[in-house]
Amino acid sequence: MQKSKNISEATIKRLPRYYRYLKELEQQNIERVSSEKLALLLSITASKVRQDFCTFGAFGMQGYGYDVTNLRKEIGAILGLDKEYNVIIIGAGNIGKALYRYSGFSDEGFRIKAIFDIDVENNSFKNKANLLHIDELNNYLYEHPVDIAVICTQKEMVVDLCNKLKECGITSVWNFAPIDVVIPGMVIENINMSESLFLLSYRMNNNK
Amino acid sequence: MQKSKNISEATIKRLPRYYRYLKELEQQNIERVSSEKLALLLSITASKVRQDFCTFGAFGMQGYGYDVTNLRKEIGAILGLDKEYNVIIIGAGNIGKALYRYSGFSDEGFRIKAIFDIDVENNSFKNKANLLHIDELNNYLYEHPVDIAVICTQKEMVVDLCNKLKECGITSVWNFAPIDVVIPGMVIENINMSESLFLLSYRMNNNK
DNA sequence: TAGATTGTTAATCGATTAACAATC
DNA sequence: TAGATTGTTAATCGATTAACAATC
Repeated sequence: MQKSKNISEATIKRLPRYYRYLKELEQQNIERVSSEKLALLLSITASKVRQDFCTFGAFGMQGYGYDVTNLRKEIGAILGLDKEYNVIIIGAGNIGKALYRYSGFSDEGFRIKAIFDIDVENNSFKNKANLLHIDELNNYLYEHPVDIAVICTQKEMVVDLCNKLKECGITSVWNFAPIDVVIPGMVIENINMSESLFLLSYRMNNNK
Repeated sequence: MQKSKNISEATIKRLPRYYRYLKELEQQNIERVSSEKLALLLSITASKVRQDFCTFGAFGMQGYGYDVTNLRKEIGAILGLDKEYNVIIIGAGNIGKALYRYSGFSDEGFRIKAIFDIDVENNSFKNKANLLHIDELNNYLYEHPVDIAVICTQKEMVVDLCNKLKECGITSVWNFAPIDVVIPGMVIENINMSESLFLLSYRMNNNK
């Protein structure tokens, strides 16, 4: 149903939040929602909500609002959440292991298949079958389809790692190391925890 | 040195990145930097860099550029990174423990003092002295100064927890649970990993 | 039908970019 | 001095808000 007006960057960044709230409404068995109610939930304006949905085609009905399930599915499809993805984690340190153990992502189709590290023997990780040495990465990728690599290593090795991944045909990276990497043809999304903490620091010192 | 033209939201969000890059330049013993070089590093325009710095007072010199250390300190001060903060973590699950063990934050003055959970006995956490039962939170806060609480619990308990924290005088929260909480008088900064992953999904499906 | 609420246009606001005089 | 680069204004661009006709 997706029309191809080009969606603005600001709208795109709001899509995951819409998706999350719609999912919650769905779980509460709420069948329809107006732009006004949705806006209230997200602390934005109803006008923005309608404007956003309007850019990728109209899903609502005048006088009624939006069908929650339908809208959630449409937005999910735009985000690519109607598919499954094979995921590997590189770096079996604290964060890598935490992500591996966290089950929330597989609910949305992100299947974590293996976790790699430079040191396998001294790692406390339990599921030894899925903890592989980084030297096995090439072979692994040759034999298994992988869509996304999650990087949880030291920042020093991220650039080389990304280049290597690209050679192996993996172009999507979720990066937890505090470094911005730009490589043509790759899509790299960063989680920078320090920057978020610094923003908290700013806001607590500047009174909201 | 901070002038009080009010800093735009867009500028504020860039400050942590400036800070990070300036720190890196400092570590490489680079003493000065022009708006153009900095812009290149951050993949933004030189005009934006100068405009940003200009809003909180001019730190540069015509014909020379900016003194790296001085600029880093100024931005650090604006972000509140010239102070120290006592931090507690609530929720000793995967993410909570990973954050506790991660040393990177203490470099910037964020001192993690203790970690709380509803179940202390069955937790694999090593440093038993700093792992406390959530029921001890009130007493702990009564006896120890705490500036920031990091929430790593299930989303169901976040609202109550925040209210409780506020009662105890803690108004700054770094929240890792996938829920947006708005409480007047509190500053709550969210890390929403799912939303970042969904954005990656969108971008990989829409070809950058 | 009358009431509710969308889809969409036009007006406003804020952020980015371009340009250049000021000056180190 | 001449060259480099800032600080700042003005122009442009994009995002938000307001308003309302269309319509379920």
